Amino acid sequence: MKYSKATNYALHTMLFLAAAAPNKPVGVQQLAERQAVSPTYLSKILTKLVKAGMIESASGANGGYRLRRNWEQISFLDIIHAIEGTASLFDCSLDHGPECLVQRVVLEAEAKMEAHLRGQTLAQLVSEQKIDH
Amino acid sequence: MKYSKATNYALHTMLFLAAAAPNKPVGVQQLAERQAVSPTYLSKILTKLVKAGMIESASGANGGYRLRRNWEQISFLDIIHAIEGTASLFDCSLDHGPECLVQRVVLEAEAKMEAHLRGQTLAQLVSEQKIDH
DNA sequence: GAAAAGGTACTCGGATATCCCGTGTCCGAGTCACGAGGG
DNA sequence: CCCTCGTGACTCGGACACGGGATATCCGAGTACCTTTTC
Repeated sequence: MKYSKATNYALHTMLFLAAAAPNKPVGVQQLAERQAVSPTYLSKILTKLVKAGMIESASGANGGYRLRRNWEQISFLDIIHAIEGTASLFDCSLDHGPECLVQRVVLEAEAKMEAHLRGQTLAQLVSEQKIDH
Repeated sequence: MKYSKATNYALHTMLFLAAAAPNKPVGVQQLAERQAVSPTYLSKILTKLVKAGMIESASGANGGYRLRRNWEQISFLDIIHAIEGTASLFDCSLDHGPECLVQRVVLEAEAKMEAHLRGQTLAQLVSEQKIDH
């Protein structure tokens, strides 16, 4: 029961992009160095974020990754779901009646966690980060 | 990001033991049949619960597994921790200042989930289950 | 005193958990090489 | 033409999900042996 490292990279990258200059694209090279990971691997992760519509990529010279218009409303949960998928973290798969008590309780707990993650938007966090810094 | 099947088995077993007659030990054979898993494998999982002090085992004829005295206060979180370990589901492991914002947010979310799981005791759930049934 | 009843202690077999080990599968993490696209 | 992203194929290791067999442990039934009772 752990979030994957890919999720970690994605979250940090998004936060970095949000804190950086908003319109200049940032190359994967630079992003990868910052997190000590290979550029190829990171680009694979970022492609998922592109497909999820959170960032956009530009090829060619001076290309890179850049946030899209409405980036401020993106939440942690959105990013996590883009990487990990939206499958819930428990499915009973035993056939003992349609209402599995175990399932219900765990899913309630999960919902509480997701609610918190949904409440944390990039915009909020960037301002907090600036204060810290 | 998923709970292991072992956790599933453990939760169901605990709930079953709590619903059954409290003092008669139940053999691993019977418990395993109910969940369609091999007795050998299940016993491995139950051993963890024994070591965590939640149930006790009895060898010999009419032996089996049985809840301990204060079973009513055992929570879902206790059971999950006994099987999955207590490691938190995120550790940033990047060295960018002592206070990682990502880490903080995810851990807050995790705490909310754990709070909910800690609030669900076996005693509560057994009574709910009886009503359902 | 002998037979029946009772009781203790010991053995023994089977039911049970526990330990050690092995196997197959799947997934995360990462690399490499090559293709595509744009300035 | 060069720089950048995109992606598919590949490797590699470790965790997960099981299962099997041998071993230790313990209970309960049987049994033999002794003691007590009763006539």
